[in-house]
Amino acid sequence: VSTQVKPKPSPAPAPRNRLSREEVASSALAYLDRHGLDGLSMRRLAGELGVGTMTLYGYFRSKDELLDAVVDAAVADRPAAPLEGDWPDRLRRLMGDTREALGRHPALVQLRVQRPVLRPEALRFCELTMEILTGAGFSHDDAAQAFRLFFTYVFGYAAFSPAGSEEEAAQRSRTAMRALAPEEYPVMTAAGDQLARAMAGGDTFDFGLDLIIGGLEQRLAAAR
Amino acid sequence: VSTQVKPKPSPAPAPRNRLSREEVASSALAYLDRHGLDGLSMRRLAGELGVGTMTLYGYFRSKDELLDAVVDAAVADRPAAPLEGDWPDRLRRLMGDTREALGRHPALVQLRVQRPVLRPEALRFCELTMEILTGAGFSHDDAAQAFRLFFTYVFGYAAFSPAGSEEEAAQRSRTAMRALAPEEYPVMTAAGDQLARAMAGGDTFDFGLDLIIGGLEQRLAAAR
DNA sequence: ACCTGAACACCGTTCAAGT
DNA sequence: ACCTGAACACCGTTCAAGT
Repeated sequence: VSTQVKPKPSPAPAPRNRLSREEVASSALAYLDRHGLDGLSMRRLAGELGVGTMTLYGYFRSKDELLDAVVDAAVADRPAAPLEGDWPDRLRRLMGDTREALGRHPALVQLRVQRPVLRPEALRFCELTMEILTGAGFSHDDAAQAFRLFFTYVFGYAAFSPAGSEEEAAQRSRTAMRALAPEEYPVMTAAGDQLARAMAGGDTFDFGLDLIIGGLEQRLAAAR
Repeated sequence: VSTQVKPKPSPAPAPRNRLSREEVASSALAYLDRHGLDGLSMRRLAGELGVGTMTLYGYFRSKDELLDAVVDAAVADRPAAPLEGDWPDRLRRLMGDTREALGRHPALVQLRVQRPVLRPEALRFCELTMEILTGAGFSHDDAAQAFRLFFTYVFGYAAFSPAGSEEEAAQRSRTAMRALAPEEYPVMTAAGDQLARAMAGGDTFDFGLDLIIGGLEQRLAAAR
């Protein structure tokens, strides 16, 4: 061992092709979860992977292409639950699971606001929803409109859920509302606590979901 | 006139305090509408205003503070419509107007996803909705939950509406769906046209809005 | 007082060079 | 073939200097 004089700065000769597209994408996802969309840069990701910045461009032509792959990786990550029960139950389960998955990767939701992702993996949610709806008896047209409603609600809920813990978010809301003039904002002043809880909490999701599914049940019954 | 020799590079001596916070904010809004959130930089906005970059920091401590002021300016810009009719009609009108206003400034929606705006102007929408709901007879708790549903739906719809013309968006959807394997995506393949129309079009907004309001009507009737 | 250029610490990406 | 430093054209913002 002591015969090695003047070792080279890099101890291992760094075998070629250490990385793959999948490894880079999943590292990027982990980085996004920890530091947010604004925190991710090609330079920092490369640094984390112990590799020169430009090495990443051997796997992805651009940052945009990398981010698309990250969305795909996150969707593929999710195990397809079997979905049992009648159609309202199956919808409730699918939407709940999807919302939960989105909640685990807030940066990805932000990403999808900026540019709609139309890659196959991301469209699984659409196919599953449409299968349940047409199976329940909705026409293609009604099912498509109902899908957009679910998509908007589930993704909107994730996108506009406040960051941080529920406690902190509720506290921030309450502080902002207490600063309002009661004569100009009478109802918000009176219902401040309920509003803060509804805006910050996660359990309000089911209120809207049940209302939407109930409306669809009624519509289906009326059509018969 | 010809007596002027060697005119200074800036023809007018540039009177001090030419700008105001309001002028900078409304210029920024116009710039956002034209070039999107990513297109706006302090340097470019200053250039457009014919002023040094650092001059802007005399009006706003940071880009964040400027962007908050832009959201406020856009909300204040909207005239408060009188809102007549029964409570479902008033809600329909308020949500429709809000959605239209958001559609005029897509960059602002993107901005509000990234950081919730809790300034008084932005909370007018909350107060108005809560006034209608409590006036209709909903408890503070139910009204708060219903507000979150409306907020999620209206802002989610704006956030996840595809950019560009409806034609282009529908065409992009159709292209993506035609690339799917029919055996893996049977329903999307069969209902591709309806889906493309529902995802790209703006008239699907009323489908969800009516369904939500109908559900609330039923809930109110059931409670009596 | 009001305005601003230079400078600093960052970006994504091109290009030419390393092994 | 695979990797990468230097360089380019950008950022937001600090700081010290202009008028």
